[in-house]
Amino acid sequence: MDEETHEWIREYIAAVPAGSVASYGDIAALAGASNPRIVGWVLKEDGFDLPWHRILRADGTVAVHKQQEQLDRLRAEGVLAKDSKIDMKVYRWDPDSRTN
DNA sequence: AGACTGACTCTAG
DNA sequence: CCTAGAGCCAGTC
Repeated sequence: MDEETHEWIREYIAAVPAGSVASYGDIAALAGASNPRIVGWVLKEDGFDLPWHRILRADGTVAVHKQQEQLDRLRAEGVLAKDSKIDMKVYRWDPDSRTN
């Protein structure tokens, strides 16, 4: 695993604003990760400092053990989950909209 | 090196 | 809508 890619993944995840969400595939593509799984791996490694709760699967579902808690966090940020699922088409983070 | 697992994604039934 | 299978890459044993 390249440290550069590793950092990029963390940067992009950290760049996701509250009220928006992103999928593993999105982060992987943006960070240049070989596969979405790499993003999940990075989150597991250094996700403690990152808003990993804003990272969902492509379907908008949360695959973690504490999904209920994550959905609650997202709800607090303005992301309303529909039956443990998120409207990706609505809340999906648009990288082009990021105003660094 | 070989085999298993996983915070993923896609396609098919 | 839900389940099953395959592809993918990195980590661990």
